[in-house]
Amino acid sequence: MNHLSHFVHTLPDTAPKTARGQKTWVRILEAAEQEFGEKGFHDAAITGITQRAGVAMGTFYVHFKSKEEIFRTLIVHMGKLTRSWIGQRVAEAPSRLEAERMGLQAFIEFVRQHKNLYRIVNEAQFVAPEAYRDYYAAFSQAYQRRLDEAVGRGEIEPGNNEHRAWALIGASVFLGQHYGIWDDSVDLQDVTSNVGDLIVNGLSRKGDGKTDNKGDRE
Amino acid sequence: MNHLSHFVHTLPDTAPKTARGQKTWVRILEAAEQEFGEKGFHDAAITGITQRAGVAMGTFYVHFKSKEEIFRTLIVHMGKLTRSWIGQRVAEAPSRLEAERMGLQAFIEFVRQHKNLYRIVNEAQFVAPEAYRDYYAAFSQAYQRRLDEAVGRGEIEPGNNEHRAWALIGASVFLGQHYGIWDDSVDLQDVTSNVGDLIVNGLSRKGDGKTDNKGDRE
DNA sequence: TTTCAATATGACGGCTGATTCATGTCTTGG
DNA sequence: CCAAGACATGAATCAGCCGTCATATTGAAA
Repeated sequence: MNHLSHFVHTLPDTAPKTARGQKTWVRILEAAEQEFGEKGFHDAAITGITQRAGVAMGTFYVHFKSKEEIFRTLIVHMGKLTRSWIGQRVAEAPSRLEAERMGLQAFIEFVRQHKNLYRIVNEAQFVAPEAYRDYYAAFSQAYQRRLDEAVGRGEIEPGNNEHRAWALIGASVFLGQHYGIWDDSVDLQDVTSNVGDLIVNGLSRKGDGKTDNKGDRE
Repeated sequence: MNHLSHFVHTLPDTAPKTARGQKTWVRILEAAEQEFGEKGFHDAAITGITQRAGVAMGTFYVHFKSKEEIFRTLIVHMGKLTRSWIGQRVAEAPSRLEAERMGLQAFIEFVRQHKNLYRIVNEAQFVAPEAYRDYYAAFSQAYQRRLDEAVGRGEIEPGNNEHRAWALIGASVFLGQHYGIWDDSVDLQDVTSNVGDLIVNGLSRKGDGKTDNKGDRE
């Protein structure tokens, strides 16, 4: 909720000029996050947003051109917020492999604390496809860069890090959906240590040293 | 497109009684897939569906109770279709590990051939959440069962297969989104062999035999 | 051939909700 | 203090489209 006070740092070029205007701008955006998060884009009403914000209908259009515009603004902001949260947590990791586990954990925790945000981002796929792609493209690029660096340091096996990044992001998103939104009672440590192991070691049996996937017996 | 003739096998209890009625039922469903796929649920119009189907407005309501009902019908059908497609392809796999690669490949191919379906299923998250959860729950259960069996046969390392299943499904879905919908020019073999290797062997360097993720140097 | 349940029709009622606009009230620089 | 721009107001406008209904047609069983 009050993470949205971060909006203060995201004031666009079209930002309100006066302190009064800025305060209203932020309050409308906060209200929009709740409204969109609870009802979804289509069921959300401008009047719902303005009522939550305690302003009149018309005030909305003083600050935003349309329902879609405020939605896009929200997406951009949330991308920044999520990446900075995870980046901070992952920065403490001793190695890339450990970072995988910590990043996953940080992500699901974040989802649990920002269910509205999560829903809004997902819905962007249909409401604002450009914003949605940009959102994940930013994640993917950051992820790839980290993987590249880890390969450079010899921490992980070389491989196509773009493909890897999308696969790992997808895994995180679905785990976030399942264990963050649908069932937030599950112990996170449990999930992340299991999946962390999957990411680090894969499914294959330890000890038969097999790396190729060709020609099994039978 | 003509995969929808499979609808014939999905006739519900409320199905039309006569051959004429069934034919109409199927045509409306086919039309709905196109309309929803192209415009999304909210921008899709009943008149759009009936025009594509070549029937009058009212005919729609002879066969379906509402816009949402036909949408849910579509989701259920598509779940069956997808699982059967992948199941068939995966059945030919010599081992669970190879099945992972083949399953991923089959899935992305399927997505490329059914972009409408893909969009509709994703949108179900907001239009028909129950149907959406059921859709993925069915996948997850099937996936878990296969992993359990593979563990039983000693093909893969034991671990929490529920967590694994969600992670792997998420990876597939995102790879499908990226390499199936957004960029379908990429060579699939390339993607699936890379990601297949990630799933089977993980990120860790081969040869340092490390299995734990505790206490690295530095 | 007769009958009637199943199926088809499409104009219309009704509601919702985004956006506009004409009119006020602040706030600030000079 | 006083413009003049910035900001706020909310009733009115306007458009879209879901779902209903009274009526017509079909076709298969009797």
